[in-house]
Amino acid sequence: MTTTSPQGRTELLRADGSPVRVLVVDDEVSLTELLSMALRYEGWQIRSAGDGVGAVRTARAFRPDAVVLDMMLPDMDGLAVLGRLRRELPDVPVLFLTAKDAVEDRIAGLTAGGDDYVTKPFSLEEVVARLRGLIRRAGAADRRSESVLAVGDLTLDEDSHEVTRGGDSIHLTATEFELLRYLMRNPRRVLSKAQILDRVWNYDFGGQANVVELYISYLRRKIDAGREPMIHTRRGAGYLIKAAPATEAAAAS
Amino acid sequence: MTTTSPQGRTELLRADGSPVRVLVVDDEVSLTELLSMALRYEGWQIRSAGDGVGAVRTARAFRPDAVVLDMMLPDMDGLAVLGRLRRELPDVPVLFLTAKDAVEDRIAGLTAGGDDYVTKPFSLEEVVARLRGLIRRAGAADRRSESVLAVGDLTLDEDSHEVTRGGDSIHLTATEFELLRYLMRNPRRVLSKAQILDRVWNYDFGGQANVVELYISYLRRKIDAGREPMIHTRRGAGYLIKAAPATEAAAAS
DNA sequence: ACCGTTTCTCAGGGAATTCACAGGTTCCGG
DNA sequence: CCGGAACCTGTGAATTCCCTGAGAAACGGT
Repeated sequence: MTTTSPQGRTELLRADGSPVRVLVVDDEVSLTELLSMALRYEGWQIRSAGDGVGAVRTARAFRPDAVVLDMMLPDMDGLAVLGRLRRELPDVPVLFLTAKDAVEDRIAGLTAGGDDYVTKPFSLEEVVARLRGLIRRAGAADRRSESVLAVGDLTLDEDSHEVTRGGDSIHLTATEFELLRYLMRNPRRVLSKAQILDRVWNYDFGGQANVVELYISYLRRKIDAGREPMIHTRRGAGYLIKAAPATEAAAAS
Repeated sequence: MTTTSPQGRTELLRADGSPVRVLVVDDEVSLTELLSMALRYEGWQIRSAGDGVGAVRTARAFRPDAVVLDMMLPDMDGLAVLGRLRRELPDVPVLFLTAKDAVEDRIAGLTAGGDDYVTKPFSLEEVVARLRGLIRRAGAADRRSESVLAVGDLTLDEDSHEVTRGGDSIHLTATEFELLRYLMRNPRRVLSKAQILDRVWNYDFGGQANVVELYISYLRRKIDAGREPMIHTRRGAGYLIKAAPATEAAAAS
């Protein structure tokens, strides 16, 4: 089930209308903090654990709808934790966090069961999107919840990563896609460059804030090219996306 | 939840109708004084602390709905304070104060959790607006509280930064926007130039007091242009905004 | 290892914004 | 009716903010 908040944000809820529950398992406190804050902001209920034993204990009591699990824990191997979690919660989807260079094939086998994974360092947009997908597919949330975002004649499919404007398909790179998704999940709201950077770029990105300007520029070229612009600059405040006003011909209203 | 006071000011309240509670943490006494006064004027309950230890102690007892936290504290790093605060108050939104040139410095990830920050030197209008936004979105206040201010046929959307009069969209610069917001949050009330300067301009602004006159002039050009004026001068006292009276045709009353 | 794609830095240019200054206008008391 | 105080606003310059081209570096697939 999804509802739309007064601010226009779309929220994911459980079938009974209560908030989604997510368990975060990672030994780096700053990371669990970062994740907890971001996921809480999605309107979800979060609990966290720093090791495998704690994870299993918390899972038993908390009964989460999804688990974020770092594969590198101090006390036991990620696979062992996974096994015990599965005994507690057979059907819960798990989002694995792995180091970039970790053996991909091992993970690949694990994700066959409807689980998913992201590599560190990740962007919050990516984690949230993957988690939303997992929860949606696991059926904890209402089945009707859609994976397509739409603003005006612009659509973005979170599953297929397809983007269209006025019916025309548009090819975006990974970063462009995440930026657009973030904008489209917050239509008609000004998002500052700092917010965008925090959300769309990896948490360890230490570069110049003007990459945001650059990628906005890229997006405009692909999305607004020769059309009524949808991406707007609020000088000194940030950027926002909104449906283009009807063009003058139809603007009789 | 929002209610409208007898003076016409719109106040933010907690779900149970009690005043919002805010904790201010900064080591510069003059700044905590300034902030406390301004925030109290919003009708909020304020408590302040001058260092990290005090902040955590006060937070435990006071249970604020939001925290204003200087990143530069004498006894510990801002992030360390944040961590301990989070342990006490997992869901409380935090507004960080940071130096202008230290922006790049570890702000990463902070705005993504629904927190926010402003750079020193700030304007009180900015701090109050951000704080209102945080509290609104954190759900301490009723979710239905709106982000749109309206006076007569003039509207100002704090999320999209959109301003309209009689349906026509009006473009304002950042300073014009903040000035208008301040006026509109205090309709039918005379605001002195000193008040406006203190509120809308950064606290270290050292310029001529007649910038206020200048910006009022700008606003009039954009908002009152060719229409029934809404911005009025009270000579020797200040300025005020109010709904335009019905135009002569309908002015039988 | 090679080549196309993607990400990002850097820097120049351009435009919007802020602000000081100063001359003009309005208001008011005497 | 005069003079001063308060206010209004045109002009222009400095600054800040944003956009975007060019190219280096990193990445990914074959």
